[in-house]
Amino acid sequence: MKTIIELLQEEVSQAFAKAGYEERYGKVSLSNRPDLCQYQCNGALAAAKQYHKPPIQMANEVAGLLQGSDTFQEITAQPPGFINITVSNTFLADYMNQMAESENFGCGKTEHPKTIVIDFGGANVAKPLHVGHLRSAIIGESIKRTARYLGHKVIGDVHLGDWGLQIGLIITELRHRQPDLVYFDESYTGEYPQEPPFTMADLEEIYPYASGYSKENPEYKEEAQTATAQLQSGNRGYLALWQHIINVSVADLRKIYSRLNVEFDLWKKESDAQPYIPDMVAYMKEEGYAHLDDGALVVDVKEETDAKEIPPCMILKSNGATLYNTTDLATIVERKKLFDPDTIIYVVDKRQSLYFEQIFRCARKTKLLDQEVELIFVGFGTMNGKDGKPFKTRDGGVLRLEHLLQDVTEQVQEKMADRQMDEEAVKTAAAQIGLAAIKYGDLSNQASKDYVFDVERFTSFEGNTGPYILYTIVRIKSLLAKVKEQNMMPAQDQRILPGESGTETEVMLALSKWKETVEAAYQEQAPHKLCQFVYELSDAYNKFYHENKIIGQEEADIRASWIRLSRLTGDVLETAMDLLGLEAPERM
RNA sequence: GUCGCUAUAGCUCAGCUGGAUAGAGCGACCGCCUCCUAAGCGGUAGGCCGGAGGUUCAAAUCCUCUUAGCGACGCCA
Repeated sequence: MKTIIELLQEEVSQAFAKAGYEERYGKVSLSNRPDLCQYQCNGALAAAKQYHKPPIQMANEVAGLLQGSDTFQEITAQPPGFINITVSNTFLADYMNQMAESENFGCGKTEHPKTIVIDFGGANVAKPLHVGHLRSAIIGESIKRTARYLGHKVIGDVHLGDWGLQIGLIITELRHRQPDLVYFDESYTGEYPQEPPFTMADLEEIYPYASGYSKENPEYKEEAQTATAQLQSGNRGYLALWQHIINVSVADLRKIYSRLNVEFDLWKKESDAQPYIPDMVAYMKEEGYAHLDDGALVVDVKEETDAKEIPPCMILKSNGATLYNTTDLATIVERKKLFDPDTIIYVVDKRQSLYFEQIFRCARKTKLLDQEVELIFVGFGTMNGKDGKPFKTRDGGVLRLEHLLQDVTEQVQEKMADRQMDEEAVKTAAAQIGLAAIKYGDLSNQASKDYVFDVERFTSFEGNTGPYILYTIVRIKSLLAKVKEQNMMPAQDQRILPGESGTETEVMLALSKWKETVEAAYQEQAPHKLCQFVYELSDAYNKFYHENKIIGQEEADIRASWIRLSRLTGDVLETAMDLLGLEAPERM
């Protein structure tokens, strides 16, 4: 199904052609003067130079040719050469009916499904998720859902950090605390215990302690580095501990991600890419891509057109050890082998943009991937506190996601105290509303920009917030429930009738933007466009709702049409929220 | 030092593939519940789009310079 803009553009372009001008001047866009019209075409202004004619004259010719078309309620030329378009109510209602009947509300599915691996979440084992992990998880989740909605084959991978120094630090600290553990007995050859020697709570305490201590004690740090190296070269006891750390952490991570409505298809880890490293490195050497520089193995990735100096991509450290780069490149090899993706999307802090530029160039240069494979870096900005500095708790620590969720949920629950709902329903609703407050507050900002995370504001539930959208959905649900109760539910094939009022038209116009919104949100990896859509639609619907008594409408045809429109609005809103990773409660 | 990002109402943000009077929300002020959820709706006030040049019939949007903030810049991830 085409968008309204596309439909209008076809007609206007034909008129341009008929008048003897190039079709391309018939480009139609949303009006930026909604008080004058809904859509506009500025082509005559642009064409003036080519045809040496006053733009208003051309605009008049084109508008003149389109008089009488059923599409328009009004199409007029305005000085200096704008063509102002208002579509007819019949055309709009017709479009609504088509939307209601079409797959994905007219958005459809792509004709060229791609296989897309999306790498997001950014979690490390042994470290609890904190607010710094929020953005990657929820932005990635939304991109994943949007791509899937459009018919792409999408594989979401959490790609856990499980192979770095943090494991060495934990092992070292454990060794200090419990040297008698069997894992540290080099002569031990039996099976290691099934039960981990620590809980998640232990790990949460051990890691920050060890990390801090290592910064002050070089010897301790060296010990941890050695432990890391030993783990990576296959120390049995350390491997067993490492496995315990993963098991304990993953169980915990799954719990919190699921509370965030974030789902991964794959729980791959950095360590999974390790087997691919030796061959990859050998290949890069053999093919002459890699060379030694200052003792380290590097691949040059600078290009002649570069304005800036791009440092080479390091493959091995001067001591021969692998590093982050090695793992990321090997992960590309792994992903190619397992999924042969058309696109790989990384949802990562924007501060890593240069790093990923190096990785992408290196992967291309060394032909780890075919040239057509798209590598996309979605860099997100920092979540700041109200002081404009990176978000911290009052005492300067990091806020754990778990605690954030709990705090916000409790705040919501308090606000719901006067609702006449049973306790269980309040609890469920509060969790959903709280999550919406947090996620929507984040997603409604452009991903690439820093933003101010203000719990007060997000939970105030007024204006452009998640709860406002949920409230609109709940209103519609509640309305439809009442409709059903009174046996007023119109037949499935009930048509939406041409609108009578301005607010009704506004709802329809808002709805009609669905297809282009979803496509833009996917193309540009821009969930905030979905937020904007959902807000405009909610706003329009609430005005319509306020102005009209739907159930009280006496003319059955009109009532049925309004109910149908309400249902379409509710369905589209719920779908859009689902693409943002959010759900509405039944009541709130 | 080099490169990148950001700068729009008191606050938080849209708009940036150039178009007509720059939009929301919050906060402030004034209104609206015998009526499908008032977590709603209506209204008022609030802007030299960081600054200066340029390109264009037309610039918040494109180019150059400049100021301020943030960030990145081979053996961390």
